Amino acid sequence: MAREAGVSIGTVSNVLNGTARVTEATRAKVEMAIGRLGFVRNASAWSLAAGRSSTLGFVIIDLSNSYFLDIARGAEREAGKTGLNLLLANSDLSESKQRTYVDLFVEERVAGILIAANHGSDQRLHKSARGVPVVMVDAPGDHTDVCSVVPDNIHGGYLAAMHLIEHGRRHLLFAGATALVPVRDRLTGVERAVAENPGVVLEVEQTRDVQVEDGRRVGDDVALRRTAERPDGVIAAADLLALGVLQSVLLSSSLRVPEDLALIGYDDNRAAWDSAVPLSTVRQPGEEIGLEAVRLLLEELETGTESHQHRMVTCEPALVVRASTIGQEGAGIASTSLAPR
Amino acid sequence: MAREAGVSIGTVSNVLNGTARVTEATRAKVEMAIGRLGFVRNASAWSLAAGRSSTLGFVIIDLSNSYFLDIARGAEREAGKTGLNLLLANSDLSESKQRTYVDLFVEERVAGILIAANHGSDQRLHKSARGVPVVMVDAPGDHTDVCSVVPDNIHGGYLAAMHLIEHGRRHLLFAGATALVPVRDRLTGVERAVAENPGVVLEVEQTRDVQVEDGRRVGDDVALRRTAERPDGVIAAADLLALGVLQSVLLSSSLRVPEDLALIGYDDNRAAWDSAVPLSTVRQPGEEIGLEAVRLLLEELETGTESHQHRMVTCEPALVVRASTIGQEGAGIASTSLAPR
DNA sequence: TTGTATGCGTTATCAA
DNA sequence: TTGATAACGCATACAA
Repeated sequence: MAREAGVSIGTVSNVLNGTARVTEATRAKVEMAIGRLGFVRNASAWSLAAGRSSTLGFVIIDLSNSYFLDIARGAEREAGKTGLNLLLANSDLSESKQRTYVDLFVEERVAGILIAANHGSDQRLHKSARGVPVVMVDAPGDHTDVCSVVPDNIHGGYLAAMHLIEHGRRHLLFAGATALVPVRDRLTGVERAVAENPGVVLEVEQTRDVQVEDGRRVGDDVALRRTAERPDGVIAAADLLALGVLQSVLLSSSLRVPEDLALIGYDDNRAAWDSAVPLSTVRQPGEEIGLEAVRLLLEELETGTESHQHRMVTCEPALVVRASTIGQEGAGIASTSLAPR
Repeated sequence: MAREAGVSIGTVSNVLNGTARVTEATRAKVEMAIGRLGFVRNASAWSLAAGRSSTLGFVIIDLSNSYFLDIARGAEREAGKTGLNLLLANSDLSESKQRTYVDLFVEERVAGILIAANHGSDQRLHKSARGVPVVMVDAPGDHTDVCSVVPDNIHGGYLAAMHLIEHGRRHLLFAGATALVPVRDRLTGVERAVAENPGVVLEVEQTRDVQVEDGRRVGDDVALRRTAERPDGVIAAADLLALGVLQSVLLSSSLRVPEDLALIGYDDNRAAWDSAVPLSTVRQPGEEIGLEAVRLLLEELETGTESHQHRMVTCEPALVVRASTIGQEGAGIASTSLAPR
């Protein structure tokens, strides 16, 4: 390579990195040679010599959930600003795969690792990353030894409930699997909103999971009730759940959405965009979470892992108003004027 | 590291790779040191010295499409059998990102690269990969200078049409954007089935795209027709399209699915799993495509890129029968007894 | 401004 | 069975 250009190896390095000043003539010679040989820099050798890497790794628990893909997008964009690339690894809900991929990224000595892991058992995953900075994404719980970014599910639940209440709904039904931490948080927010509004009644219906089929059962239940006992507003803990409610209500009763029953979901999943009645929902701040995660990573990268003070960043969800809670007028993303907490 | 263990650097390498025979005592010493220091092998140095890598790269055009995620799963599983890891890069429909990530993987000197690219402009993307084996995935067209794996869309269309015909449908409507190559192929298969069955009439309705909203328009059209002019079987070029048809027909008419109108989609998208009436569809052989792609890659890896003979592998889709085409009886994956071509 | 030498962490070869 | 040493392709510091 240096031979082809007729210059020294150090000079080549200089034109490649713009380290020192190089004559226009020599630069041209080198660039000629690059084109002729189709030279591509060897990242392995580069990061070995330079002692740093230009890629970040993101271990994602479930890529089929568009929420995590949104996080990846946000992270990718923020990383790009610093010239960093983002590589993804899909752990597909498997803990062993999570370990494998974290290990892989550590072996590759990537600049930093993002982990979106199982809520249950991720507590020590980041410890595998000897020396490589890690940020846990969407990981509830106290983390004093690692940075993390989480969505504010409590405020999200609050937003959903307040929206229904402000539109005159007085009998709310919250449906969801409260065994799941995020669902529990959302319920907490709903309860807070209800507590702030005397006269509003809240009912909670447990579901097994938060899938479409669970929602259908909830919808069937609601559809069968007498008018007096029927809620006029349903908050589903997830969009898929809401989708099931909607299907069941629309097909097995003459109830109208939103006139007889306002319905709001959670997540702003792609799956919910195209429902028969467009679904109001609470949008997860996916891209923002990704962005903040990368920022934390860079922060730790600069200050050095040793003297770095770990912290948790919370991102706020936003209300998305569509047809399932109000009429045609004024659909769109609501102002986020309701401050969290 | 070698110092910590009190042995030589070469010995450490031997116990790590099991290259040469090592005394049980020295092995123990080394393993002690590994545990003590929390040693993790440096992949950069490894692939630099060994001249090969243990990871594959997959540049994916659109991770929000579950089809590509299926391909990734298949590829990951097959790669795992050989001890290779699969890293993902989401190019999000952007050609420049595709280039960026292909370049990145080449720089990293991964063992091989899988590319799922835009149908239009991917024709020379693999040329960027100087020396690194590439397999194009889901890339229609003639590729004499690169291996590729494609689904058999013609046969898929044929399967869908034959299914409706065998269940007594005589007036078929194919809806889709035939500007898209895969859609055109599916239509070709449908036409073939119709040609084989005298008495069956085929109508083609052009759509702008293959999204839910396009499907709604088709559904509205069908719902408004008089009985005599109405098709009794609809083949939608994609599941989202079918979803739109279903929504519109169910909500704006009294037509029953499948009694009055049989409906079949294409892709087996997640989005279609949970529709009000479960959607019959043609399942893309996603995992198989990923598997075959990795096999081609390994093949090229063994024979050497020079003497390698590039080829194209075709994977067969499968009919998935759900409630939208027949009654409750016999739902499930049909036998694939209908041979392609 | 350009060339030269050293080292990054590992494998692989050969000598001990 | 083990130790020493030369690559691998690059950055970097220093000499020319």
